[in-house]
Amino acid sequence: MAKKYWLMKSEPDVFSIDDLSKRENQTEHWDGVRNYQARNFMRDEMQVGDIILFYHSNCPVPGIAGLATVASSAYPDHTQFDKKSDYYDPKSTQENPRWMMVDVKFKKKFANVVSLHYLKECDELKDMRLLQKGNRLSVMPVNKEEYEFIVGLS
DNA sequence: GCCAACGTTGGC
DNA sequence: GCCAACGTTGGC
Repeated sequence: MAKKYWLMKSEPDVFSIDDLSKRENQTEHWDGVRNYQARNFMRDEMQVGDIILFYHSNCPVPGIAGLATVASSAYPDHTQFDKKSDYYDPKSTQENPRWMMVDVKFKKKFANVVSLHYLKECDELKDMRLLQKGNRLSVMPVNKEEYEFIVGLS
């Protein structure tokens, strides 16, 4: 199957591109997704080797901070079973887990964050899902042209 | 901290 | 199945 491109959001105060680069094998599981559409992208469409735009949200300069790759297929997110976790979901069961995650591996950090502000200025990206009004998805597809354009900006 | 936009929940 | 109430996201 052809390689796909994705954008995944993370709050850098919680987990940044630098944090990912420092993890063992520069790989970490992407826990905490609690939105069905985002889960479905991870569960149904992500393939090992797909490329991820790593987006920093909820911070002074929101934007794309670097690249990662999908390092596993989807498997149950263990935090849904952990009563002490913020991500605990009492309605999920081991037999029928509701939430899934993938592993992601660091690829590169951009020299400068490609800011949301800048992305909005680009005609080439006017149809990008990230930039659509009211978009709140934390995992979303990016098309090849958008991906290549953004990498060209970094 | 504000608030628009959106998703989820649950009563009916 | 409808929809009001509520919770969350995330830019600003």
